[in-house]
Amino acid sequence: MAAIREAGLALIHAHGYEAMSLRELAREVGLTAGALYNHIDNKQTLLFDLIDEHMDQVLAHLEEALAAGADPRARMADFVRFHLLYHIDHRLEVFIGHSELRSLTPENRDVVLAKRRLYEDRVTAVIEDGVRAGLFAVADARVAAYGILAMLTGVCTWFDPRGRLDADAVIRIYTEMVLKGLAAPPRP
Amino acid sequence: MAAIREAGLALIHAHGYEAMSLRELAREVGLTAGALYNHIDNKQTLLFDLIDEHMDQVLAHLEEALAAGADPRARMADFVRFHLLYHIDHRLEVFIGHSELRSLTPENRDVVLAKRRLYEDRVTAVIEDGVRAGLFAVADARVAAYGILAMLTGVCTWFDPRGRLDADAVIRIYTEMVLKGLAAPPRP
Amino acid sequence: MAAIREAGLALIHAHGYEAMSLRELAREVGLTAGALYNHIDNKQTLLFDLIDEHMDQVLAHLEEALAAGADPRARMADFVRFHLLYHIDHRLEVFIGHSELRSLTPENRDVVLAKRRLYEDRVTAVIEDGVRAGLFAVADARVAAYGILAMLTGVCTWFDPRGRLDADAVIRIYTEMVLKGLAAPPRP
Amino acid sequence: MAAIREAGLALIHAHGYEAMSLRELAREVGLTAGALYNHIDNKQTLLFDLIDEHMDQVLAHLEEALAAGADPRARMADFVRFHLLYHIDHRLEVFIGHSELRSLTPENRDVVLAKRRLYEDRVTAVIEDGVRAGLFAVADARVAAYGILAMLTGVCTWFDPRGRLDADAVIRIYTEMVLKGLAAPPRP
DNA sequence: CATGAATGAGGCTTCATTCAT
DNA sequence: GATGAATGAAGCCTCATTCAT
Repeated sequence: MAAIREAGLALIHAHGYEAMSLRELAREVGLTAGALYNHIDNKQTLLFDLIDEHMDQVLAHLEEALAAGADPRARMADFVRFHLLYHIDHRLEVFIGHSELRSLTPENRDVVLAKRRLYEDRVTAVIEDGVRAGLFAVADARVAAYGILAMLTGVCTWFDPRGRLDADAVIRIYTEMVLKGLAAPPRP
Repeated sequence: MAAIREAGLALIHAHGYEAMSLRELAREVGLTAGALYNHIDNKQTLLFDLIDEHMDQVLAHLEEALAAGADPRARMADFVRFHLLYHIDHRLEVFIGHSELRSLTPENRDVVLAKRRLYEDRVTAVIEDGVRAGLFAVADARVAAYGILAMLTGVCTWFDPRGRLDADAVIRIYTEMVLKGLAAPPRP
Repeated sequence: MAAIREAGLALIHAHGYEAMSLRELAREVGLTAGALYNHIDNKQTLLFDLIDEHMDQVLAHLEEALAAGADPRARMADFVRFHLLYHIDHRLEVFIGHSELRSLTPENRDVVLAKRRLYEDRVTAVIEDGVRAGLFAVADARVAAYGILAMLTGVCTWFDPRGRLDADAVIRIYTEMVLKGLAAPPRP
Repeated sequence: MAAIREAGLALIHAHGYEAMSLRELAREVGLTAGALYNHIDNKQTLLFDLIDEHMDQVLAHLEEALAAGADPRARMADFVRFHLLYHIDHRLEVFIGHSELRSLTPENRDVVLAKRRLYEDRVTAVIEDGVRAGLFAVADARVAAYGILAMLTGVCTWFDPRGRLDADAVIRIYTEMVLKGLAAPPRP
């Protein structure tokens, strides 16, 4: 049931996976604790599904976002826009996908980490393209990708759609900072 | 007892605050669960002390690190170096300080968040100094600070002292990326 | 449905009545737990029917087996053969009929115990016939019957049709032991 | 705690292991369900300990009972007396040791079955001694042992110390039946 | 200071059974 | 007849915390 997913996301985000009780979750969706089990396998699988399906979605959308355009700078700008918009829209999933990794069984964690690595690979590849084209200058494309991803994802922590800055403003600020940070020094 | 702090940090990092049992913690330090209460008030206070004392320490060391020098670029470089080294050395505290904020009571959380805001203020101030001096160009100093902090702190997630890059290499990469990202365009 | 009987016998034998879940039973016969209730009244009645119908069958077959012959020794030999063959063929029912008596409601248990007593009575009567005829010598026919029944029924515990001894061999061994055990000392 | 053992034996005998709830057991000994866990590891281990310690005891006492005497007939009579007395005194343990074998984990069951096999071995050896001495005549010593053990152990099912027959009477009846059942035909 | 037993609440999960569809 | 969702009770077990010794 979708309502269980929704409520699960909200509760895990609010209290953490361990601190969320299935009774609480059930109450939230108007069920008995036992009746939950007509819809989920168990608590661990609920968490895994929440995270894993999010990973699948974000990977699929990433492909769309990077599909067009060949200029590395444009593609990086596209990526920053996509990542920020998507992550702002899916703050709960993103937060949980990071903070509750340790609550996954080792096998489930491995599945998720493999998908996250795919995501990082795509960003790293864009940076490497830019370096090959002489547009970017970074000592280590992967470490740069880690830094950029952390910076962008961190927005989920504080962004408030009703705050001082709207999403477009934030995108502008971070796009500029990222592109400047990666840029090769101007050829004399 | 310091041993309790140590073991508490390790266990909370490994399993999370909710998932750590005081019996487990007691066993780790060679005590009975009951005997723990001769050394701690309760589980919540243990968590709060762990985080709060870490905040105090990091703030104190930040002051030292930013004390010298007046050039905003140099001070920002000093900050990047300090933040990375300190956070790499205190990975457990840092992780817990972020991921277990939600396990704190509201009052305790407020105390910690106020101290974190002090930390952010100091970084924001350095950026603003650089902007005023015409050396940095950012649309919003606070948002830039958030981005930089997220990027730097994210290093705790993947840095491995026995990995491909040592701390100095990482510091060099991130310092360059940060300074380039903040830099004002060259005056024509 | 006969399939439910079959599966019920197997599952109760394997896990015990309490440990068998109706969901498990339903799955075994390709039904939903709810659909089971179109075929059974409830779990207790299923158990009772299983045991009670077995008692009726074994009593009916006992009559056949003891119908012919008048010599107490021959009748006892017939009984040993019948009891062993029948119980080897119905190991599940026999095991359940003993071990799950305590899972029956008192009323149901009484019904089963009454039928079991009928069975014991028939065996006791054969022994008494033999004693009257001077062929058997036992201090207490009923206690002897109990002993013989326990001995024979115990075969269900270990008998393996693919084992070292086939059914005929076992029958021969037990028949001899029983007849010798009952026999009156030779008249001088 | 010994009280937990006692109550556990009684409850498992009355309702079966699966049907006994730890709440019930706790109430019986005046504890909360949770407090039980200061004294037992878990439900399965409680069952295993109950059965395993009984096996150890009965094996130890068997050695004593068979220690003296060399005449196989006398030793078999000693064995019958010992087995009946001990099993009448420990009806609960005996019943549980048979009926709840299937509730043990495979590893635990193996431990118990190995000890039971030791017991059977001792009885089988006495029979073989008698056969070698020309006093007993049985086609298969082990199968005879199984039969005798089942017959004797079955007494636990119906023996009532306040019944028509006292223990000595029962011992006399069964001893005679066993010895006659094993006896070699008189030499002409 | 430490122990070990106790409490009372609550954790996840399974169950027999019912019932609208 | 069958399904799938629901109930309400109960299962085993763990927990933070207390306290007499």
